[in-house]
Amino acid sequence: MPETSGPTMLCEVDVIAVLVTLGPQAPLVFLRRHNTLPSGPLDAKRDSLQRGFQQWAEKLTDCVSINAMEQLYTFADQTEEGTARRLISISYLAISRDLSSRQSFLGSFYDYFPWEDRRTGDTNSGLDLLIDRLLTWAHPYPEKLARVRHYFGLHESEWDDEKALDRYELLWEAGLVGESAPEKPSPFSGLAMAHDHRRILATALSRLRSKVRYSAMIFEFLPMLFTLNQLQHAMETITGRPVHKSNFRRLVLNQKLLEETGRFDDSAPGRPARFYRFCQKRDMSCYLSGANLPLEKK
Amino acid sequence: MPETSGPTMLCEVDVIAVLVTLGPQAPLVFLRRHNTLPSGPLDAKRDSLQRGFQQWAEKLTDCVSINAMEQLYTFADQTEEGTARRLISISYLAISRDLSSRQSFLGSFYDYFPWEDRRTGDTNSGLDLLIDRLLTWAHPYPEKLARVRHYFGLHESEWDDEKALDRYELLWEAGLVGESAPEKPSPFSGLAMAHDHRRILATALSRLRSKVRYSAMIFEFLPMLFTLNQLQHAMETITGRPVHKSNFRRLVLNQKLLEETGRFDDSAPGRPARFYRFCQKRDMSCYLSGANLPLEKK
DNA sequence: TCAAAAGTGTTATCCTTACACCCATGT
DNA sequence: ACATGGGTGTAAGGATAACACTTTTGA
Repeated sequence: MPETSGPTMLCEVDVIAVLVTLGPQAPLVFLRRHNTLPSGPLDAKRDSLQRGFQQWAEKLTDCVSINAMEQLYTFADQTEEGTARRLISISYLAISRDLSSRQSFLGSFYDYFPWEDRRTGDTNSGLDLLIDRLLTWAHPYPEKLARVRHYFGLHESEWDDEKALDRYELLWEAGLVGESAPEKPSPFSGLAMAHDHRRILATALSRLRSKVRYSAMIFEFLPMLFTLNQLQHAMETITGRPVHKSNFRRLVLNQKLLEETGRFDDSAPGRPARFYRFCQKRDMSCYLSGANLPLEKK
Repeated sequence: MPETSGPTMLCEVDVIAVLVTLGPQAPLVFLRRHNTLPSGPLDAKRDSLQRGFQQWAEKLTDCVSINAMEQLYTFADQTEEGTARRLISISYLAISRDLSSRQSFLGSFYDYFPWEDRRTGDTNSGLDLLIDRLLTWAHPYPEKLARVRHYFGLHESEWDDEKALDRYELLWEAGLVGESAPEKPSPFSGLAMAHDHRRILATALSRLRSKVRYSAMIFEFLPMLFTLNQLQHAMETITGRPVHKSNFRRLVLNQKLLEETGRFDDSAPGRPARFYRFCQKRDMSCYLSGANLPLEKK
């Protein structure tokens, strides 16, 4: 590979889309068919990768508009043996407000990662069983045991919702998800996906949870006008954690990222809630919660 | 691009390396030739991208060991007109402790981004001139003006060292770097690089500055035994900012990430400093400074 | 004994947390 | 009137920032 023009390697290049919208109970992902993310060959246009992806994704969803997108990760498929060529896959994350009409193509993130939903404080027998199996698997190896404890928030460790990818990889390694152990389907280990699509989905979830904290990404999921509780509910749905109401209010309002509209939400029972609008501050510092989303113990 | 096997697109795939080590005054990057990052075609082995990159990078540097690496970004070159094929480039960031022997191939980050070094509080006439030109360029457009103020820490905004990529892109847009305005070289706008390599280098700098804060990446730059001031100096070199000594000490020691060795550093003048060793905590939570690197005003 | 660099404390202040309580609306 | 959800206030505890100060070495 030095400066001499080496043997040029030709690759097939795919784009894989993780198209996300917000459902009432969970973030939802657009699926090509059951348990398969949409993918397609890179098109030959001279556009940038980003613009090419956007056009492709909008065609895919019948011109539903994409509100935000970013590159996730690029990887090389290992499966194709015998061929001289490799398959390169570039994955993208995209957010849309308006996918909700075509329910037939939408899957819930928490059907694929049930352990990632920690909004209810119920003693969740499924999660307990899963952790038991993990501990049994890790027991002989101190290093593995430390990872299980760290990533699943046992003992001294805190549950960190942003570590969704690490948890999936740990479960994969332990043979507790369908992709790594197709013969013994566990309860509570979630739906399996084609190829390594569930790993890509876990990457997307980690990225989402990280970005809603230190950027204004959460507003891409919300309508133009929203109440503080809609905002809180969106954060809870993405992060999978309960949020402390009054402390969250203060945190958000102190950032002066929201603008009061004169309007109120009459649709819900109880006292009507103010509608707010997101306003990019002049200096563009839009940390919604920084590192400190005020959690609610449940 | 639907399920019907569309026209398969073949691409040339390159790997581009940002190989970083710590120099006495600045982070240094390994260069193929003057102002050009090393790159080469993806090799055909069945390895993962990551392992393939590592092997290639180690060969490139005569088997210097890579301490850490991660994927940066994948992009499509726009320049090749007329060809039916596209060139895809996958960039990787890698860190090595031991590049320092081959100085002939090393370039200083701050030669390419002089405005990113804010360690001295000197009234830096070069920076002032650059900001003046930016403001002149942005003046007619409120939105551009807001971005300049935000990313360069003017008025109410704070300088955020992690936003190195945004600053480079702003300067590029304003025609104040050699790549976007080759005819009028400005002082203090840094050395230009081939292709879009300086953008890739800016991506690497932003990533480095972000990761040294919330992960243990900084230790990849340091020898096994180091003093607290070496650690502080490494942080200052990467982030380009002065750090408050005593508050930094306390912050680091409170995390219990360091282990005292009995040894002392006799080489420097003054009172000898304790040598410490990095010890991964059992629960692996290794936030060195989180969001709060204690800065020193200068 | 002085310079140089390591290392320690101490305070004021801000931010987060937890908890309690009041307000406005439909039925 | 009361259930329901919206909305406000406040005091305790903890973390940070700024500053002053002491200790240990070599020259």
